[in-house]
Amino acid sequence: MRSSQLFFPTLREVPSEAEVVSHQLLLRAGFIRKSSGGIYTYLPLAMRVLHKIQQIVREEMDAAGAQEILMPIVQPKELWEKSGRWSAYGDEMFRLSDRHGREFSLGPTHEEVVTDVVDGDVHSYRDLPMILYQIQNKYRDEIRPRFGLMRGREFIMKDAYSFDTDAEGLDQSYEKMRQAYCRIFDRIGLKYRMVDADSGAIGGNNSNEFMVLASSGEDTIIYCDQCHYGANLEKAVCPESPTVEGKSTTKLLELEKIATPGVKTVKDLSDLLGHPESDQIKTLIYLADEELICVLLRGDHELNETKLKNLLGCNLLVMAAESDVRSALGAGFGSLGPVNNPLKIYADNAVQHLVNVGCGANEDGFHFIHVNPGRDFVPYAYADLRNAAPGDPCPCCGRPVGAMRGVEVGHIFKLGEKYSRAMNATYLDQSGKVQYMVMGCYGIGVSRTMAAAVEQNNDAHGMTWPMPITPFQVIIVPVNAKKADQMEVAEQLYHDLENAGLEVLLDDRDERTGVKFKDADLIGIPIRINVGPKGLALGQVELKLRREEEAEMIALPDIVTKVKNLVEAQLKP
RNA sequence: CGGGUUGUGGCUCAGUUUGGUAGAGCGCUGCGUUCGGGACGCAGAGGCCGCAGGUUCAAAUCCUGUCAACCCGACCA
Repeated sequence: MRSSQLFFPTLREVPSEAEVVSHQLLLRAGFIRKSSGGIYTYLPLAMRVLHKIQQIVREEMDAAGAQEILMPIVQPKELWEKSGRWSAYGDEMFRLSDRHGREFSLGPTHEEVVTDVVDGDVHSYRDLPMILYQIQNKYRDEIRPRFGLMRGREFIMKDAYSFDTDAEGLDQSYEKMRQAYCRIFDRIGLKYRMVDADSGAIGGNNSNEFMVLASSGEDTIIYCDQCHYGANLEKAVCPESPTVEGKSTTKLLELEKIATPGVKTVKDLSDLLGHPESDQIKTLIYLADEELICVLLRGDHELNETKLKNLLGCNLLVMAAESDVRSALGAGFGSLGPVNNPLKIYADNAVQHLVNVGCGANEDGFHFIHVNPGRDFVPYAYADLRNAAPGDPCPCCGRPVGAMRGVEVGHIFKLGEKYSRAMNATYLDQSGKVQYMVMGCYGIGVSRTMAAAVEQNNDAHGMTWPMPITPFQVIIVPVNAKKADQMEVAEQLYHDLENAGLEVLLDDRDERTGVKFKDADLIGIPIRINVGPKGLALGQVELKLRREEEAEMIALPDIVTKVKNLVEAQLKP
């Protein structure tokens, strides 16, 4: 490809709408342009990257025995009513109706369609297991699209669905997909972690996420370097805290109510009493569906709403309004506590071990001190309700865990019979008995993966693509396009490298050298060959690697072999 | 949806406080000079200042409404 023929409108300045580095660079380097919020056009350079990611995905899916199909984006309401998700999916689903008033969704995911297809034509255990996948645009009217391709309302996803006869079969399909996912992200050249995850709205009971490590990631990962435990923060297990050292033998003191004017937060109370925040009980009131409930945490801990929601099994979970809290407990935020509290109390495990601690008295401006769980109040239930934090013991091996940010690029679920029951997807087993299919589903955010790759591979000058997904492997820059000798060598090199099977961009534009170098750096081509007067006088060209500072002079007859070897070496995972 | 910020040529922004009829840099077009890290000169093109009302002799500027974008929170690939 010649730069003069390539549509890659680069920008000198950072567009003001972009905050994170992948968004900035994708815009600046001429990979994408925004159409409307969270909806983008992919320009030629982006397409080359996306095709490469998709190619790797296809190869690994096919190798794992999955078969590619393409399902409709426009999906009829009836299908979604069967699964119960027409209403459950809520405002996140784009909806439209045709000229007859018949309603449709723009597919946010394809469990309904794929289950319907399989139900229609698969009737025997002999046809199972089966894994189907597609690569296609997905539509989700996100509450807040952001970070460019990181969270779009229209995005490219690879989604796969497995159908098995039983749970053991599902385990095998899931494992196949898990391994395929690892190979895919290994091959793409990303630094990632596979972690335990909550299965959320998709349903099912077992789930892993593939997280690309990047500071701009929207998720927090809790991980252990010793035993390779890893989990999304919302899922990370907090092992039951052991009794704090010395506390078990501490004498219980008399409950005492003290005046605490102006104290509104755990920190206020802790400053007033001179105790650490861990010597207090944090009291939160939530509205779970219709019921007010009380949640207790150690003062220095944070509530994990996902864990609470899973424990309660409720649909809607929001912090209660202060007016509701006041009428139920007689006090406002900042003075709440579990003593003499009529609400159902759910306490984090860590609360159980607290001794002689402080908490609100359900009376504005007053707190209790020397509060002891079990003596002064008895929770309805103890459970793991808090966010894990760096330094907590690893649930596997007990060593301290760490925390880092990650971008979710893949997520795999065991769905079980959730959809096959709802959609009545059945088969006949060997004894002729009707059975529900057992399903799994497996997603990769393809466009997000591209953004995550930029997030992880960039420097002050621009992108630094990993070889397996770079839009071009080599760029040739004749220093001066008007010099016939330079262009001649550059053209020859261009043909030779292409004939060697490489993906080459020839910057044949009549631009200043600086402009061409800046653009080459910005779009992140891993290998650059400069053809200039100094080198040519000696029969040499300059080889400059994007990720290295220094260039190297190479004799013309050696350059093709040298570059080919470099590319091949970097294509290996 | 709540909280915050911003809408002025393709991009980045000034001008808004104190109303007087639109500017700069980059980019774009032409000519010339230049040519190994985003050149220089000259000459141009391009904006009813997000949109709709209102106040006023007069509105980018003041008022009301509305739309959009971005950031923080709840959702997810």
